[in-house]
Amino acid sequence: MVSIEATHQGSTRDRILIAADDLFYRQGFEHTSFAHIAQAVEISRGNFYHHFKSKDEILDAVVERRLAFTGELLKQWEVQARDPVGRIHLFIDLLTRNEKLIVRYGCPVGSLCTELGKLEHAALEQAKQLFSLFRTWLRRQFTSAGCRRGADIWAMQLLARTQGAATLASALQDEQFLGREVSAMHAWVDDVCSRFASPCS
Amino acid sequence: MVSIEATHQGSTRDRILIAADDLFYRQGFEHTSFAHIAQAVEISRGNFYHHFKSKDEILDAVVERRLAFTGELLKQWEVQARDPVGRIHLFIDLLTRNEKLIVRYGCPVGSLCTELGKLEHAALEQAKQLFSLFRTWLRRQFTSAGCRRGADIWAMQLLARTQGAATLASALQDEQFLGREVSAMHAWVDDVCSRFASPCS
DNA sequence: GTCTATATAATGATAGAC
DNA sequence: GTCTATCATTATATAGAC
Repeated sequence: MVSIEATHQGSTRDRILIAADDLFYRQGFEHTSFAHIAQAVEISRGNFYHHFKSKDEILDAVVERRLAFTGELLKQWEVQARDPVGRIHLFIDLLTRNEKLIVRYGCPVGSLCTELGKLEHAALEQAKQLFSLFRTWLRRQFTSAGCRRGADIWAMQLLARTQGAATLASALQDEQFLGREVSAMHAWVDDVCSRFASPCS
Repeated sequence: MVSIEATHQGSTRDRILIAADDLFYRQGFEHTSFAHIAQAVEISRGNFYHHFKSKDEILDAVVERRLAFTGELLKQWEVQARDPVGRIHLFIDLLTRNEKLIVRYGCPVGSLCTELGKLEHAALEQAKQLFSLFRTWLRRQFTSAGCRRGADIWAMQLLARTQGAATLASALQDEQFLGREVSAMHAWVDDVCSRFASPCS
């Protein structure tokens, strides 16, 4: 994975996108103004319009960037774990790795889609695809694990469970609950894959 | 339950609260301006400040109103169903009764808490109590159903599952998924209460 | 490519007539 | 209790110098 994230280098356009992504997540899209992003990137407000025509265009680019990173992440997991069940566990562990952020701000995907839905923002269609990426990938892992029937159901259930855990944990600021849910999800995956895997593969 | 909701009667203050509640839910708190509310209530913008000192004060009153309605709803369910398991099913059915709205705008409680968290709004503390009301009530039902151990765990799991179902269903605009999750939750409750209920009560 | 103005619109909030 | 008129602030967005 290209580590543009951690550095202060990169083109101004990239730095805008990185700052905007972070602020859209922590403050929400609408509540984040150009002034906020400008302060983070340390450029003037007027400079934005050389790189993006409008705030909506920044959002589009942010979502595109997230889609690209998510795709890379999913590829990584396929290398890190050979067996599909192990890969699903890697997905669940994402909640643990980003624990602090999730307890504070919820899931970046879920909260963005919820906000864009209320704003009736056209970018929701693209943001939804973040879910679709995870959904398709998880479905493939469940199928590979031997769950020929209902792989999409299991994928959606797991996805929903992560959303519920993130929403409730962040609303109540309860990281112990998040940890318990993560453990329960790990156990659930093992249970599902052992119970519903076709004996004759 | 007092049916102020359905009527155009009531004091101006109440009509403001009803319209604000609806708009905060559908459009989000920050995205809803006085102009929006004024148009819905059919009063002038300046008239607001006779009833509320600020927008935040309207939010506080809206949350207080929701807390009161939620309390009434929980009381109703205790009358409608004698057995605790039946009461839990009534809670789950709330997702079905509000299906259209939830698929479109998500859960009113979860999405409000998520937004207020990102805005670092003080009213989050009150909004959280909406979850606490459901949590305490569900815990009591699980306990009454015989689940002496882990009643709070079951309550939180169910609460989280409704949040996940609402978030994902609204993000993907998938009401079939919501329906499937509701069915699965009904089955899950019966399973939990039969497996974990103490034999000797 | 970056900056300093500036235009324009919308917002929350106030003052005062009726 | 409701209205109109207005203020101060903030927001997105533009124009043009360097």
